[in-house]
Amino acid sequence: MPDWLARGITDLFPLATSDSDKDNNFRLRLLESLEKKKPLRVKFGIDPTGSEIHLGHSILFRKLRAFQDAGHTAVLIIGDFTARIGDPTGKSKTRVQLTSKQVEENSKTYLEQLGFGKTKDKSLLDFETKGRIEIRRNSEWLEDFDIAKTIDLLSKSTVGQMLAKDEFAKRYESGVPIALHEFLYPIFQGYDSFAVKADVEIGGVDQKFNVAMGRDIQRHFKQTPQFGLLLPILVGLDGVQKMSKSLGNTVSIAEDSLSMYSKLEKVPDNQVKDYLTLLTDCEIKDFPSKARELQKYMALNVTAQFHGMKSAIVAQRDASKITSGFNDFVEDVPLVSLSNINFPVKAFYLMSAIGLCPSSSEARRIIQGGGVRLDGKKILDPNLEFVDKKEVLGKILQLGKKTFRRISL
RNA sequence: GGGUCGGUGCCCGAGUGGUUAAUGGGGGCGGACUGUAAAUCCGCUGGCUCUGCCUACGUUGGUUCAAAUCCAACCCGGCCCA
Repeated sequence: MPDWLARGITDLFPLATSDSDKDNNFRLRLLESLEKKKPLRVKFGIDPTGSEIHLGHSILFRKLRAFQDAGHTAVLIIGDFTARIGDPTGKSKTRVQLTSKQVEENSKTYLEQLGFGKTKDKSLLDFETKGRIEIRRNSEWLEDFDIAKTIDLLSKSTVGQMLAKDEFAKRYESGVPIALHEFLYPIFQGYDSFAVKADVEIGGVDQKFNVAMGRDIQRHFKQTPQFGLLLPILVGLDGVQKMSKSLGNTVSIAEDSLSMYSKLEKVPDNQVKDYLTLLTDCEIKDFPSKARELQKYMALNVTAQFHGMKSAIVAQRDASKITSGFNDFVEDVPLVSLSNINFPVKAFYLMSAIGLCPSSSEARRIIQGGGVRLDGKKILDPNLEFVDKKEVLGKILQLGKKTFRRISL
């Protein structure tokens, strides 16, 4: 199996060993596709429920991109219809159903972050090369699904199968409600595979059930079942739980280089190698051996994936200045505008008005706790008043250890 | 549909008429320490341009000087029965 494919995968199924079993042997399927010059259709579904793509998602997109670069077709499915059901995977409670308007907006921001409209060297997916991408919405085929058809599909799965799925089992045992519509999600996701004639489906390991469901449904409709390629779930910045926005342990791919670097360089030691394997193409033999060096190397290379090596290096230098206390030399600090603020202004209000603190009450507390500095000097009185813009213009406002804003007009 | 138990702040979970923005834990944030971390210790953890004001214990009404706590109706959920 080629390196680009094998790197960082958790599971590939089915995994036939014999050369005669072509339908179940992925190596042979790849070879055949090359020989016949018939690209594989690699399905990946996104659930437009959130608006930010983080590093955890990017693993999947990177693999999808690898397929594109190898000449195959990425079939990106926007689950605009299924998002309205809400994927129960990994959820301990019923997911909120989204309105079609929210879904539409989320899809748009998603595609932008993936680099839609940009050249392929500047984007996560290749939207540029002809035939390498196909963007589909599953409302295309699910919107008008009639009841008879739905019942036919539903009759192919059993309650037992559904309850075998870990999340459902846990919820059922612990008495957390499972709404019936949640059972439809895996089934419709499976139907998507049939609808787009997928040869491969990429997903996180937690998607095994849903991907397998796709195979069942394709087989039911006499289509050659897809292969399932499962990738690990990235552990978040806390080093314990999966990276997820609701857990607040994410790094968004849209973040500026400095905050991306600063967050990454303190990823717990036990996760650093995984980050390198899953988020970069760096060779394992080049990994530094010292823990701290490895962290920095990882942070640098991952940041470079999204911002280019040049700004990653600047970010690394700035970050090291910050940690050694020379804050005033920091470059590349995000600017923050004073345009909506009327002077005189009190310190706590300033903090919340420019968005550094979520509320003015919180701003007060943090200031009192010694967490705010202006040009390196602690501000301890929340009511400290700035009479004129000149007092703060051009200065660096710091929240905690790692959040900086340079005050501008 | 019947019976029964329950719905408290980001989460879990105390509180069952009166210093109550509501014990405790988790998580989060800030401080000290350190490898920027982890562990540990300390502080904070509803909102408001805040010496004060406002909103909060499923919803809506009611009793009371006073309710998360009592009453009524309703909504939602678990379990058992049908």
